[in-house]
Amino acid sequence: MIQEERRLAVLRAIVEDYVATEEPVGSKALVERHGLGVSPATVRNDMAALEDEGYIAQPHTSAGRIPTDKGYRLFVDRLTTVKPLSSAERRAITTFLDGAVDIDDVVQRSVRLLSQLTRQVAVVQYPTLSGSTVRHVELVVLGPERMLAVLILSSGRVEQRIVEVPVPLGDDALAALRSRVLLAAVGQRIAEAMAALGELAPDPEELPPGAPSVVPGADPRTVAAVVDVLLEAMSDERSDQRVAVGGAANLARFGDSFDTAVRPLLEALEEHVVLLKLIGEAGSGGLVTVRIGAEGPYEQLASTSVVSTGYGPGGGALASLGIVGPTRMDYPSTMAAVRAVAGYVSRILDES
Amino acid sequence: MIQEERRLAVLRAIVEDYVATEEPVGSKALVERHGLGVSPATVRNDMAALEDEGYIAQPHTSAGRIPTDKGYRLFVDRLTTVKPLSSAERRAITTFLDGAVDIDDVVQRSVRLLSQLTRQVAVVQYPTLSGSTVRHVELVVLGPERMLAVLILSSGRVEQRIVEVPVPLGDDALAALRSRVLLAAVGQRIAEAMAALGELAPDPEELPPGAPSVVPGADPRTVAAVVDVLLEAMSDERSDQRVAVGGAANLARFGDSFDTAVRPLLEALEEHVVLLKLIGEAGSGGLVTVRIGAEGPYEQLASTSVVSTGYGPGGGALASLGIVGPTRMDYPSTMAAVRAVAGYVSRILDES
DNA sequence: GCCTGGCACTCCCGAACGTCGAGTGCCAAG
DNA sequence: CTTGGCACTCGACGTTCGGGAGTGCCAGGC
Repeated sequence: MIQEERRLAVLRAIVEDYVATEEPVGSKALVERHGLGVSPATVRNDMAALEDEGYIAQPHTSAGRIPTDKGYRLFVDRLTTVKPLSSAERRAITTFLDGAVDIDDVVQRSVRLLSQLTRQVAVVQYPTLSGSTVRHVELVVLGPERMLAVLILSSGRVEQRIVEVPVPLGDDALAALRSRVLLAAVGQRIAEAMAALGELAPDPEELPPGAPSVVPGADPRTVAAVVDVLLEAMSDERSDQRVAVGGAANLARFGDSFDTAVRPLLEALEEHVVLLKLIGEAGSGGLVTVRIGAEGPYEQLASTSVVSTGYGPGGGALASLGIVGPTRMDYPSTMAAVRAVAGYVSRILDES
Repeated sequence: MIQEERRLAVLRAIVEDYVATEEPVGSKALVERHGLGVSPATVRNDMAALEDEGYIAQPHTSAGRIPTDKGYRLFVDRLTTVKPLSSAERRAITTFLDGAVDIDDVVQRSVRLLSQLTRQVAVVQYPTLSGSTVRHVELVVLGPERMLAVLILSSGRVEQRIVEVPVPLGDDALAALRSRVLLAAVGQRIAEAMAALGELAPDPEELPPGAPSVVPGADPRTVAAVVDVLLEAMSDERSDQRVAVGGAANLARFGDSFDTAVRPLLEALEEHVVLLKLIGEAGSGGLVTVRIGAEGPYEQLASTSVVSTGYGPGGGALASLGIVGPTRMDYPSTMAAVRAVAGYVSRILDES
C-alpha cells in the first residue's frame, strides 16, 4: 500500500520536526519542509488516521500534532535509520577515554563524555562485583590483632577491608591461610569463590574451643573472621549499586514543564537504586534499549525516556550505562552515542 | 542610640520575613508580625534610611523591601542568634552517621544528611591526602613482575596501585625493601614521607647498571619503580579533588529565577574544582564561613550563598564541607546544621 | 478510490485596557 | 522623633478582542 508508507513517512516527519522545533507541527509546515509530494489536505487525512491509531495527538483543537509515546515507539522500532557518529564525535570518544588511569576514572570520564555527546543526563554504573572473577587476594598484617584483606577483581576493581582478628596468626599460619584462600578463590567467579571460601570457615560456635582448624596453626575463630570479611566484601551490595551521574545541567534545556519533568528527575538522580533500575534492563553487544515515557516503572517519570545498554569485557553486560532525557529527544543520535561509548568502554576493559 | 537599635531590629525582621515568605516585605506587615512597638510610618522612615545605606532595596517602586547582599552580610555578622538544633535533628545526625562503615561511606552519608537537614545542595570534600599521615604501607607480590603497593592513611583512606617491576625481588630483598619503606614513611605526614622515600631511590639513570642498591639485594630500578608508584599515590591530585554532592533536587525549590540561578549552579555542581574553591576557604574548629552572593569569585553564582566549614580529626581542617543555596536562605539554621555535621564527622575521624 | 482546493470553524496567543490594592513618600501635627 | 493622613505609583490580575495557524469536512477532479 502506498498510502501506508506515506503515513509512516508523515509520522517520521512529525517526530523529526517536533524534536527539532519543540512545537506542534501542522500539515502545511510538514509538506514544505519535507519533500512529500502531496498537498497539505492529504497530509491532514493521514494525520487524522495516525491520530485514530494513537500515534500522534493534538494538545488542543486547531493546534499541530505531537507524537505520543506510541508514536515515538514506532519511530524508534521501525523508522530510525542508523545514524553514524561524526568523525569529530569519534575523535572525542577516543581522546576522552584514552587518558583514563583506572576503572573509576573510566566510569567518570564516560559519564562526562556521554552527557556531552547527547546533551542529556548520563548515568554509568560501576562494574558490578558479581559479574567478575577474583584475580588475587592478599592478607596483610597491620598489627597483632589487625589485618588488611585486599581483594582484586578481573574488572580492575580493588576492595580492601580491615579485619580485627581475635587470635594473632604466626607467620606459618598466615602463609597457610593465605595459600588456602588463594586456592579457593583465585580465578573463580564471585559466587563460586564465596562458596569455596565458606567451606574454609565452619561456624566457630559449633566447634569446641580447641577443635583443630581447617588451616594448620591458625585459630578457627581467626580464620572465620578473615573469611567473613572477604565474603562481606564480595557480597557488598553497596558497590554493586554505585553509579556515576553527569550532565544534570542539561536539565535546564527542558524548557517547559519544570515541575512535571525536571523535579522528579532531579529527585530520581539522587536515588541510585532507582537509576540502576532505569538503565538496568539493558541489552548487550551493541543492542540499545529504549524505554519511552510511561513504559517505565515510575509514574513520575512519564515524560522522560531512557536509552541504555550494557557494557563489559567482550561486550558482555557487566554493567549498564545510558542516558535519561525528555521523551522529545533525538533518538537516532542518542542511540548511536550510547552504543559507541559502551563499545569503546568495553574495549578498554578488554585490554586491561 | 535607640533608633539605631530599632533600625537593626527592622533589618533583622525584614530578613526573617523575606526568608520565610519569599516576598518583599512592607512596613505594615512588619509591625504586625513582629512586636516592634512603633507605627508603620516610623518603620518606613527606618526603611528609607536602611535603603540609603544599601542594606535593603525595592524590586520596584511601591513594592516592599528585600535585603541586599550587604543586608544579609550584616544580618549574618551581627544579628544572628545562635540557633540550637532540635533534638530530632541531633538524633538524625547520630543515627545517620553512626552506621558508616568506612571513610567513603561517612562522606556519602554526610552529604545526604546535610542536604536533608538544610534542604539545600550539600557538598562534602573527601579527606585530602596532604593533611594526613601515613599509617601503614604494604607491598604485595602479585606475580614475577607485578606487585601491589597499598598505602593506608590516618584519615582512613586506603590507596592501592599496581607496580610493574623490571627485576623480580627475592624474599629477602622484599623484606628489606618493605622495612626501609616503612621506616621512611610510617607516622610521617605526606610531605615528609615523600621526601624520605625520595632518598631511597636516587634516579637510576645516574647510576651505573651494577651499582649497589640502597636496599640490599634489590635492583635499584625495581626500588625506583616501587618508590615512584608510592610517590605518585601520595601526590595524586585527583583524590584531593574528590567531592560528593547531594540534594540537587532541592534546587527545585528555587522557584523563580531558574535561568539566573539554577542553571549556573547546576553547571557548577559538575565542576568539582569549582565546588572545592567555593567551599574551600573554610574556617575550622566550629568556625563557619558564609559567603553571600556576589562576594564569591563566580559572577554567575551572584544569587547563591555558600555556608561552609572545615572538618578533620581534632577539629582540624583536613577537608571542607558545606552547602550552596539561594542568598535568600535561613542562615542561622543552616549555619547550625553545617557546624553540627562537621563536628560530628570530625569526632568520627578522631575515633577511627 | 484517492487526492486536492476551498471554506467555515475552533481556539491559542498576545496586546491592550481597566481595576484593585499594597506599599510608598512626604507633610504637618503631636 | 514619632505618628496619622493622604495622594501617588506601579505591579498583579482579569477581561476583552483581533489575528492567525491549524483543523475537519465537502465537493469536484484524476
